[in-house]
Parts: sequence; C-alpha cells; structure tokens
Amino acid sequence: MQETPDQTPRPPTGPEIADWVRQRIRTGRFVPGQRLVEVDIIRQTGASRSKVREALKRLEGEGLVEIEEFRGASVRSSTLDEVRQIYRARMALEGMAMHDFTANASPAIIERLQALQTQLDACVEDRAPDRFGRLNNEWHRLIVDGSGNKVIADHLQRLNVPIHRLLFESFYDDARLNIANADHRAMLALIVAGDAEGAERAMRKHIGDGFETLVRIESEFYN
Amino acid sequence: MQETPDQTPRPPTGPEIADWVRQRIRTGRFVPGQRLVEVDIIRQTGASRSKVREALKRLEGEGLVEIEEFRGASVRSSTLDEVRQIYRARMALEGMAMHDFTANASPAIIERLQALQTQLDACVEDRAPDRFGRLNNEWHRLIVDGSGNKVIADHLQRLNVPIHRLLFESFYDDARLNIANADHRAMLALIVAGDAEGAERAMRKHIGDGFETLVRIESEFYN
DNA sequence: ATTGACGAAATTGTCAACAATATCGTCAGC
DNA sequence: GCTGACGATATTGTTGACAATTTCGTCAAT
Repeated sequence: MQETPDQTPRPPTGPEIADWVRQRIRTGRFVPGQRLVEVDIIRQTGASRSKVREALKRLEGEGLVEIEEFRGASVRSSTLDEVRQIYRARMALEGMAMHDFTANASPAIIERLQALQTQLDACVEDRAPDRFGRLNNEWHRLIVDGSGNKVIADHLQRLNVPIHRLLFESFYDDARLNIANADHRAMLALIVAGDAEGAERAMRKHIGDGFETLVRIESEFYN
Repeated sequence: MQETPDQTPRPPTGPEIADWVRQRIRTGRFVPGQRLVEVDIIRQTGASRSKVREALKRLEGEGLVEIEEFRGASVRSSTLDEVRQIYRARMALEGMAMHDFTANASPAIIERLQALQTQLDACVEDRAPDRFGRLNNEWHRLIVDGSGNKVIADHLQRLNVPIHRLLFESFYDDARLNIANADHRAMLALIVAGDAEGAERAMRKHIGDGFETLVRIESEFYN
C-alpha cells in the first residue's frame, strides 16, 4: 500500500502540508538532519510548490525544521541541553495551567478527568504502556485546555519534544509507568481539594521527573 | 523628512520587513484592525511582493497580524482577557527564568544587574519614567538571557503585549514606578542571597502587579 | 434618501518559467 | 589511489503574469 498522501481530490492547503510533515517528524519517519526536498513532498502530497514552501517556512517558525539558503529544509536536531530547556519551559507553563485549572475548572470537566483517570488505571493493570502513552497525552491536554488559557495552550503546542522514540519508550519502564500514574492520582486529589498551589508544584515535579526518565533512557540507549 | 524606508541599496529581506512592520505595530503607528496592504508596504520598504507576503505570514505565526483569505493582513486586536492570559504565561516563564538565573548566574552578570539597578534608582530620583521604561525592559531581558534558557527566551519574545500605549504609560504613575523599583531591589537581594524560589515568587508577583496596573490604566482611559 | 444591481478597480492567491546556487559524477594529473 | 578542476544535473530562490475575490463607485428604481 502506498502512502495515501491525499484522499480528497482537492489539492492540500499549506497548513495541511505542514501537518503532514510535522506528523512524519514526530513519528520518526523523518529523522533529525534529514533533508526535506521540495519535489519529494510535492510528489507524495500532490501539493503545489508554493504550498510546500509555505509549509516549510511555517515549520521553520515552529523550530521543527531548519532552512539554509539554497540548501533547503532539513529536520532540526535538538541537543539534550535544548530538550532540558524545553522541559523547563513546560514545567513553568503546564504548572501555571494546572494552577488555573484547579482554581477555575467546572465540575463537568473534573468528571471527565476522573473518567480518564479510571482508564489510565486500567492501563496500569493491563500493562498497556502504548495505550497509557496516548491517554497520558489526552490527560495533559485536558488540563491545559481546561485552564482556559489559550495563549499558554498555543505555546505548549510548540514545546513538544521532537524526539518521538524516547517519549513512547518512557512508559515501557514499568516503574516509571507506576510512578507517573501515582502522580496523576495525587494531582487529581489536589484538584478536587482545590489546592491550586499544591497541584502546580506536583505538576512541575511530574514533568521534571519525566525529563529525568528521558535522560536515563537516552544514556542507556547510547551505552 | 520621509520614512527612511531603507538606507542600504540592497533590497530588504523577509525578516527585515517583518521587523519593520512589527516595530510599527509596537509603536502604535499601525493600530489594531488596520489593514496592511501589500502594495503600501512594498512602496514604503522597497521590498518585493514575495518578501512582503513572507513577512506577513511570519507575523501571522507570531500572532501579531491576522490574515483572511482574499482580504489580506490586518493588525490583530487583543481583548483584555487575552492580555491577561499573556501575563499569566509571562509570570510562569519569566518566573522560571528568574529561578534559573538565581541558581546559575555568574558574578559578572550579577554585577551588570547591580549597575543597571543603580541607573534605575537614578531614574526614580529624577522622575524619568520614559528612561525607566527602557531600562526596565533591559533589566528583564538581562534576567531572561542570563538564565541560559534560550527556549524560554524565544517564547517570551512572542509574549510582548502589542498595545504599546499602555506599557509606557504605566510608569507615568509615580506610585507604580516606586513599587516597581522596590520590587527590583528586593529581587536583586534575593538573587544575591541565592534564594531561587523566593526570587521566582517575587518575579511572579511583580509581573502580576504590572497587569493590575495595566488594567487600572485601561479602565481609567475609557472613563 | 435608501436600497440593490452591476461593472470597474483594487487587492490578494496561485502558478509556471527563469535565475542562482549547490551537488554529484567524471576525469586528468600526480 | 588520491586530489582537485570542471561540466552536468538537481535543487532552491525570485520574479512576473494571470486568476479569483473583494471593494468601491455609479446609477436606476422605489
């Protein structure tokens, strides 16, 4: 089967191409350093060159690709130190989002969070790290969206770590998965109790621990 | 005298056009809602249409302008609630920057900060709110740059409030100017003492107070 | 005076051809 | 065998022309 570049007859728009490339970078099909040749993307998506160029410019603005004059676009590779900086930024912003979520969230949204927590618990029972990873993303997105701060949500969107391999491997470590889920349960309790500052501290530690795990996996990978 | 659109014979690049427009928006020469017609910018800057379009797309990504299909770019106007969200994000990120600055900054940088503080004190003595505003920006930039986190610095770059009028009026209130300077002095003390968490709390409160002042000025302006 | 139709002008979106540069393969010289 | 020059190819950057759409002015009908 081919790449199913484009089911609709209509040619894809600029943002759609950007999504297409972004997805490929996130899932590791485009690896850091790899050159993104315009003609290849045109062939695979059916888009015009203008649109492809527009999409690549946009992705450059997001920091996902790098464009050198007359050499074109390539997937940007980030150092471990930059990943650390990204995690610091996420600690700050997602911590603040958790603070405001705890202070403002409606009972309906908290109920959705509890439902999600039940599913996460089931994943831990079933040793389903893959599904846990997906639900984990959903959990974090629910907090950020529920905080009611779209500015913070936008900025967090751009703070996803480009290295996909690591993120999904994180939860293959059973201990890490258990700790992460315990974090979630503790945070939910703090939210219900209305302890905004406590919830913020917990979120920051949770993300900080996530980075520690990532560093550990990374160092094991290279040894 | 004219606008001195471009002293160099070389035609301006994309990012240069973006800077040019950004400056005009920040200084209030382009007001919210105003349409940014490509031909006008071309005439005033001497750039080609491609570059102007590229610049406008970039500014759209930064959230400064809005582009509607077949209607072109216009200066985006932000609601008070969005400004509030921006300030929440700045509290989070600049607080974190202050934390890391306190933990990591070299004695040389701290010395530069102390020199800047002396100048700020002089501004308070002389009742020079304009100069205080500029030095204040420099002070905050020094903290952020000194934190060593370029990711946070980049994101803060995009979190400047577009409404310039308010920012410079803030310090025309003598009481506000005194409080802000006292905040700076207190934070400097916490930095020297190595109290990272205290400095972070102080920074967050400082920025939060800045927003309160802004809201007060805004409401007075419309009454 | 107001409204609506309608065409001209203005403005933006798109595409294709051309120019500028980089990349690659070939081959002579050592 | 290795290196560097050099031409062919591939890739990106830029410009200009044309298409699509909106905006504006005019004018007739009520």
